[in-house]
Amino acid sequence: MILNNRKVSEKTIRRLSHYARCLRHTRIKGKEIVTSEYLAKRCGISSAGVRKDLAVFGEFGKQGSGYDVLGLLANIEKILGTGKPLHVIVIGAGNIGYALLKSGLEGTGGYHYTAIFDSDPEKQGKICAGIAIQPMAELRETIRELGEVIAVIAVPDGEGQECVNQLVEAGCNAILSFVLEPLDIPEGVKLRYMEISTELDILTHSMMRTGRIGR
Amino acid sequence: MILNNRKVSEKTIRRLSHYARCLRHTRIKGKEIVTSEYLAKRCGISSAGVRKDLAVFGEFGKQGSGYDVLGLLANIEKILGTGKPLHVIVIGAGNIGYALLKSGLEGTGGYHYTAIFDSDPEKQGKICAGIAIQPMAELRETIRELGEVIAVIAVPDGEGQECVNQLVEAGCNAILSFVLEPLDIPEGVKLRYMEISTELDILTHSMMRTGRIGR
DNA sequence: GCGTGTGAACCTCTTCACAGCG
DNA sequence: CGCTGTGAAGAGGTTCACACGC
Repeated sequence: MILNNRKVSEKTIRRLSHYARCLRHTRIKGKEIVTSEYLAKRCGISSAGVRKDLAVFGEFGKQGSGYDVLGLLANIEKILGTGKPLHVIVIGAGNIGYALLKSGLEGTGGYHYTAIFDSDPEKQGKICAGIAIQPMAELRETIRELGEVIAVIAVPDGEGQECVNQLVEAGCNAILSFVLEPLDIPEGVKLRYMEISTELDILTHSMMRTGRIGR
Repeated sequence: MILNNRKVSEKTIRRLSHYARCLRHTRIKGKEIVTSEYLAKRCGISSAGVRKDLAVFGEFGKQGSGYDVLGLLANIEKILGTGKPLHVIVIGAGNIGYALLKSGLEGTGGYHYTAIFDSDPEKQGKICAGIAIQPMAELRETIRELGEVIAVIAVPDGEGQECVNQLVEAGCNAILSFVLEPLDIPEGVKLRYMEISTELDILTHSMMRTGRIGR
């Protein structure tokens, strides 16, 4: 097994995440072996693509039959670094932050919402989905206790950069942002965005091109 | 001006959406001219990339100075089909659906949450962010009234496919899904996913590769 | 001089087709 | 025989470098 540390494209990693989700679902159905064609169909790509993605990291399949569901899932989780518990903290106890915590992260393979923070003293101490809302001042201490965390930020527009600064300062180096402002981060910190409006734009453009709307 | 109907990659469309967001922000600051370098820095790509993206659709810039903020924004919105009002309806008045409606779509360039639906009779009739929760039975009628819509689905796991079926049946052909199940759609219907768990996986992998966590 | 628009080089990713193994 | 793993071909996207126009 290789499980190498080579540079792999984000596209490949994204697809591995999809394979993992698909395999978890397949596992529940009791199926023990899948083919590259099976994963391909369910993830919307070609079977050669699936095999290429997996071949980067090792030879996980059995020729003539396919891939062992449990074994392949374990390997993909090893590649991604998922599968073991990992704490996710939420910054901003507004509508989105609240909804995320209440929705939970069941079936995602190890992630759990562990803490929520808000700069508004009014909200601090209140309970959300069984977790007390903490003041930002406790960020550093909490992250120190939890160890590695991913922070999801869902603060009002305009407060994103300050929030990121505090997170970085507190030792967090992985952030998922629902805030759309372009955020500055130091070297080494990982940042990604959830952009509903961009997805809507892509859908709109697609509708227009196929002539569904006259624009 | 070309504004052609050629096939353009999703990557390009996604970047145009970012340019548009950036330009709206720039407009507020009162800046009237921007260079490709300016947009590039703020969107995290190369200036040549920005120029290539725009050149696909026409010659929007002035050599020696740059791009007119208002003019370029208008052109990009024309390309994307955005800028004019477009109704967004939400299916599922759970945590996420509720939060989306309350958060609104300010500053996104024309989108508005107009209606929300839920199959639970308990929730129907209740008011969320000023909008009454409607039963699924009214889907077709509402879509007929609104004209073109994009539907955002935020229903519980396992109910996604049934929800999509009803939407398609009711005449909706653009869907943004917070549900992670692989959803079947007929030819011509556009479907995209918001996948928090995939973004977390990408962050986790990235952390692992850079040696931040030992996994 | 400055910044756009663009052909050409470069690089990456995807698809194809098949050898090889169970 | 069926399906994986993979070199080779092809497609697509990005970067480079510079001519051109303001």
